[in-house]
Amino acid sequence: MTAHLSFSERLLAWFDRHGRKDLPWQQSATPYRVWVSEIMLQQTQVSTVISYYQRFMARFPDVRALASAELDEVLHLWSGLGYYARARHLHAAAQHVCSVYDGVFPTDLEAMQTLPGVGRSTAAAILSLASGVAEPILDGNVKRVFARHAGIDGWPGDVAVQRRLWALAETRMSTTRPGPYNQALMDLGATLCTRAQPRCEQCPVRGDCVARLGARQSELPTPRPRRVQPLRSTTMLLVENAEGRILLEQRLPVGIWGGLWAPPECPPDWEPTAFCHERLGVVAAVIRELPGFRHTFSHFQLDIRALHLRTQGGSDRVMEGPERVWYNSRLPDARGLAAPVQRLLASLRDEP
DNA sequence: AAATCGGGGAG
DNA sequence: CTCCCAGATTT
Repeated sequence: MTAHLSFSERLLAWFDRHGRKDLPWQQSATPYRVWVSEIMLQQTQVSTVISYYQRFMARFPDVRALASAELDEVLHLWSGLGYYARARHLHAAAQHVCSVYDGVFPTDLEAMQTLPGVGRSTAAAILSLASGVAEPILDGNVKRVFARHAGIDGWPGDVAVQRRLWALAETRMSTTRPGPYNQALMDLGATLCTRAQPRCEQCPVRGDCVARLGARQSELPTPRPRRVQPLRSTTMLLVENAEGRILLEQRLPVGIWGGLWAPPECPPDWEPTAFCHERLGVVAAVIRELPGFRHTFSHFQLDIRALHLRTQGGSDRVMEGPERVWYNSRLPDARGLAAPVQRLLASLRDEP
């Protein structure tokens, strides 16, 4: 009976009944108000954005108010949202609109994208939601909806996949009600076609959704390829003195565990005891090797090998160099220890 | 603990 | 071009 309704017709009918039409930026949806909301929504979900948005609008009611503000104040109102480069772009773009476009937002897609922080999708959202221009959007929610409904395989970040998604976005664009259609797409992705546990029973386009028909909702969109994590390795020297304390040194402020305290690392081409003597000034002998383990960072993995050493002949004066302490792990103080270091210290405590 | 999100900037 | 990043939140 409803088999002949198009994608956009079904979506719009659902939107008219269930879509959100009372969000702050939907009231008197000017390009300025929509733009600010879109930038905030790129990084944060609706429920969090609302209060930030209202404070922001109360202070900067129009683009001229924003353009003439101090960046510091803009950042202050952004505090807690994260992605502070976007607040800087927002401020710069406001000044751009005032100086180049005399305070009036551009009305075509190309010009809109000259604003810092505004790419194709954000430009299209502003034009369609505020001015009813029929330009398709493609944010994360919409990519998920299309990838599932049309059964588009492949990671959406991949150029070829992105091209297919944009093509689909163009062909499905509603020319009769562009604004509500784009809002409906975003609402569908945010409320029903969610990343985990989508509520397909309530979806207006479930009838011809490729993912649902193939029970592939959880596989689409294809997740980002797990990049092969580089594997590094290190040997940590747990040097224990006569009082049962462990030598820790403060790491350089840059790089992993910057500024945190950790046992000295033995370079691969050094004998551990020689390294202790010549680089740390400590005479120590290896007692045993502790069980090694693998620690996963966001961008690499680290195989950690740990040697337990004991100082010889009361040697516990250390050389100049990085900040070093003999640390009593039974009486932990306030210094920062990386998780793997805590784990190593704990294993020494439990099994000395 | 891992994935995420649209655009900018580096390589 | 292609790759990588921000950074708080969600799962």
